[in-house]
Amino acid sequence: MTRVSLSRLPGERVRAVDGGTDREVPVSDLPAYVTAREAEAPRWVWDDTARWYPSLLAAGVRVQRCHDLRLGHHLLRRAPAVDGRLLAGEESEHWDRLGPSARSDPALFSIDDTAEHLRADLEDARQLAAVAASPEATRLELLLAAESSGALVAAEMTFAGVPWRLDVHERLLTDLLGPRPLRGTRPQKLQALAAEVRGAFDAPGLNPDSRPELLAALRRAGLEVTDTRASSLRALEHPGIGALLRYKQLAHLFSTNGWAWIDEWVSGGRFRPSYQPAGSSTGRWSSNGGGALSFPLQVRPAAVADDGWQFVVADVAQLEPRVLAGMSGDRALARSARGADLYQGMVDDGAVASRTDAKLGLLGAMYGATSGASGRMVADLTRRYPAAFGLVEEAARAGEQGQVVRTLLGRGSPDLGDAWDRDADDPPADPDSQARLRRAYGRFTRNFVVQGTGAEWALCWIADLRNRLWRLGATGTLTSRPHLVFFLHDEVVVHTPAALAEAVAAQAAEAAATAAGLLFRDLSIDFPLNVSIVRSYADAGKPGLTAEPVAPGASRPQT
DNA sequence: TATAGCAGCGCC
DNA sequence: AGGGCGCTGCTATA
Repeated sequence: MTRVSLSRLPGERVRAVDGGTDREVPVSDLPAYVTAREAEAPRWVWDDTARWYPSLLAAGVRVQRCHDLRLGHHLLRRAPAVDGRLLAGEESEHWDRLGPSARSDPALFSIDDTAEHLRADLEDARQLAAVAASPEATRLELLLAAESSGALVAAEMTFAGVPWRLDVHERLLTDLLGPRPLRGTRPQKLQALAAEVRGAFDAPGLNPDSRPELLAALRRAGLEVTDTRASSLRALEHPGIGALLRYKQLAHLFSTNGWAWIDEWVSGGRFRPSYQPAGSSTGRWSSNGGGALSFPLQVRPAAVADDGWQFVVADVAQLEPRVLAGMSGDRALARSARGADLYQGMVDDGAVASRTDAKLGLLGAMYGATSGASGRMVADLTRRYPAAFGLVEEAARAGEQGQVVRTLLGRGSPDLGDAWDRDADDPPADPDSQARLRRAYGRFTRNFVVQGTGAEWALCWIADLRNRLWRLGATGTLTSRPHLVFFLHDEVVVHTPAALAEAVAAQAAEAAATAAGLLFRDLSIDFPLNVSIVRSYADAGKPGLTAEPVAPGASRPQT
């Protein structure tokens, strides 16, 4: 497969290094150039997918595969199995400093002029050499390919957007809050609740949004509270608490996903959040706009497929415990993982008395719980699943000793020094706080290996699904075929013509099996999906709606 | 007046 | 003393 590297040159020109030929093309020729080459399926190599791909998508071009040098550099720099010296060279310090390009302003990508016109071909050669020299070359190649595919998916999802019914969202807001208020004022129903709270606590001037004021009012009413969290308030006995809790819930809806959110993030009937692949240190994506990481249940009814289309919503049941079983090669846990419910599998295997205990113990092991019911379950289960629990325990010990850990495919954790830089201005002096930090870092590395490998599984899943979806639609542009519109850690939403919904659901399951094979080979870990075929995202996961396989044609849109 | 930090909430 | 995120408003600080 050929590699074509693209670099921006000063002015409206692009350097394309193509099988050894170095040529300049005008930016305006780029979509045509990319399309012409796509038939030969090269890998497009560029500094940042988010910088190049949106305009190509707008021009109707779908890129089949790419290598994202920014993501690659970041990854290889921290990969324990890579010799960092091989990444050094001309302009390499600029690649070290490169951050993600901004969602709305690609100009922010640059740190300075040099960074804006980095030579992609030079960096590409270094990365190829660094990988080739690594004893983990095969796994790193898979990881880099998955990471870059993820970047393509992210750009495509932002381009496509989640179908969004403004009327549904606004009706929902009006029903709960009243008509849209003037800027800077509370909506009617929120205002009324605030008045009710003031009355109940006999605090005429109270602003319920102010923590100190609210705490003072609660204390005056004889309630012993130290914070104003809903979970703390729920335990209190007072006639005003109900109104206060309702106020808090609606105030959150108003400020987080109210009219201002619509103005900012919904356009042309689509919600377009922006994604940042590998935005978190574990390799999970983050989001720097639109709040894609917390797509609240309250507003999901507004996500409605187009007429004649449906959503296929698929999520993995207990992704991380399954990943832990796979990466540790724990045969007992792998056996419990056969079937749709891993926790129930643990009960059926006689490892634990109840599903709740199974969950407590497993999550406790992955998060580093040391006390309470969770901590006790960890101790019990360690005897039953020594390989799995040993793996996270070892990762925790490594972290406590200041060592770097890695995911299955070779992503390295940030080192303890970075963690200190992040958390404290001064290097911790006294032994106590140093020990505390080391334990905190140990909990982080413990979770890193599982969460990070889970992220790798998910990347392989969506990368393969992306290709399958493209093949499923015989013709047409990206958004006239089945296409991904949302991804969050272990869940995807595909927008598809209704007639293809069943096929999409099958492809999602096939892609999950492919991902499992790529990461865990012959260990054959099950990754069962919960799949819903729905018109509205809010209906996903509800039993009964899609429990029975739907005959093709039976799943036509309802109104 | 602008900004950083925190609390609280949402998601996995 | 359970991991990872982002967003909002309030609060303190300069």
